[in-house]
Amino acid sequence: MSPTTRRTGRPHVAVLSRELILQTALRLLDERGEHGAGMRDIARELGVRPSALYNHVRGQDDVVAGVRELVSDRIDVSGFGDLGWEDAIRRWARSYRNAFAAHPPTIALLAVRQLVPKSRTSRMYEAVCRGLMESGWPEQRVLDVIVSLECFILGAALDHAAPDDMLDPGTDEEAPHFVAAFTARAAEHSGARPTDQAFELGLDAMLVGLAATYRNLRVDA
Amino acid sequence: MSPTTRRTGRPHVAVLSRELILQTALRLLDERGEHGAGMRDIARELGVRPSALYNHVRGQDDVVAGVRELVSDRIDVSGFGDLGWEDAIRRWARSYRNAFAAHPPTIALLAVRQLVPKSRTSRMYEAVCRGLMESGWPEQRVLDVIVSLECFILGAALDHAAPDDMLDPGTDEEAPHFVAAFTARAAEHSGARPTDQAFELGLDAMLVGLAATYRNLRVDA
DNA sequence: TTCTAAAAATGAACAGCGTTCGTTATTGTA
DNA sequence: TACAATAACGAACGCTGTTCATTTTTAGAA
Repeated sequence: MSPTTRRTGRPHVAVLSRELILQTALRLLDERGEHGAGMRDIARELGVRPSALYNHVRGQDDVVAGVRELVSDRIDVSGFGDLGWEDAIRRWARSYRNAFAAHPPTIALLAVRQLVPKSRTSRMYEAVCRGLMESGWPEQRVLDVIVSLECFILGAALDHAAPDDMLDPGTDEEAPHFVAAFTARAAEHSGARPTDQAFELGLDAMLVGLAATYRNLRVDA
Repeated sequence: MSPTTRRTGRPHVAVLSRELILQTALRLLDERGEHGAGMRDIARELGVRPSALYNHVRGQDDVVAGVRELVSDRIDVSGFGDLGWEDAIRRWARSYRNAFAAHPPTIALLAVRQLVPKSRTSRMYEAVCRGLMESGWPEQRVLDVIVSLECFILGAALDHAAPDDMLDPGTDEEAPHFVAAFTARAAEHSGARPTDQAFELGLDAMLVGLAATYRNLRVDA
């Protein structure tokens, strides 16, 4: 940003705000990758000294938590209500993966961090829970379904962030089947990235499996 | 370790080795969590100055990669060959999740890090590829199946590392379905941790779905 | 209108990190 | 018996997140 030389003391117009800091952090994360959004980076980008940030934010952990909320906001839950639960989940899962795949550093954080009550994230869960329950899923099972899907989605977001050739076995004569599988997949040139193909395969599998579980539960009841 | 005061210069008996450093790093990771295994921590634990480590290890990235190999070593691929592919995958997936769930900080690393050819990790993939191909899975599909399972497994490992009450919505009158689902699950006291229940549910679903895909592929051929 | 507390910036400083480099003593080899 | 390689120490570098005192401006109360 502007390398303004600002006199010491409170400025006439505020240059910082919590929201501005969080959005800048997210943008830097996107532009420069995992290590591009340190406190000093954010400060420099905003034309401000690092210590000024601490008037609006508790520290780096707080910034990270805030960024997570920004990212969660892009998850699409509009399918619940409009579509059947399977298609709604499909839409939700795809947008969920895309939202975090665009910001790899936040993935591992999200998965372990305590949920903030009444947050936007909490509202996302409400929409999904409601959709599943209104489709006939029993209360006790809903969270297990959501969590297991989230496991897959977050794992897929991590995979999406990895380079395409990550699993390249090279020329390893001790791993012939692995090499064969890798070259066979590479030869397919199906247009889609391998990570996208794996995601769709897994998502389909989970939905087929969950639909079977769903039918069994309905029969019992 | 021992706070020995050692004279400068090469000691009579070597106190360090790459293997010792890696195992110490893994142990500290387990005992103290994510930030407990810095270079200075490892050095202090071994009664050595930080700079001494660099005679055996290229740097922290190298340590991390080495630790990952140690963890990968505990994945059980013995089912392939003995059992049908579904049960073999079930055993593999459970041990895979357990291995990394015990070392949460390595999970996000593993998922993004380039595979080291001819490593023990590479051998693990060979065993799984071979098992699936010998069960009749087509070459082009094998890696997609493995990757999609890995997504779920790593996500589940992250979830395993999270606290049980992570998703507690508190008392949020704007999220009634979410609250209901959470309390219903909590009231179940089924003995198993919620994360384990979600893992088994998701693993079953994936296997049911993959089995369906498998049958479709066999019919086409 | 004036006084005072809160807010929002600077800038210096601190502790911690991974890492590099020069030094020193020991080892293994030609 | 020389001599390079090895493996330790210890000082230093640049980086990080963070704290604190200081300065200025704003907002609200008397």
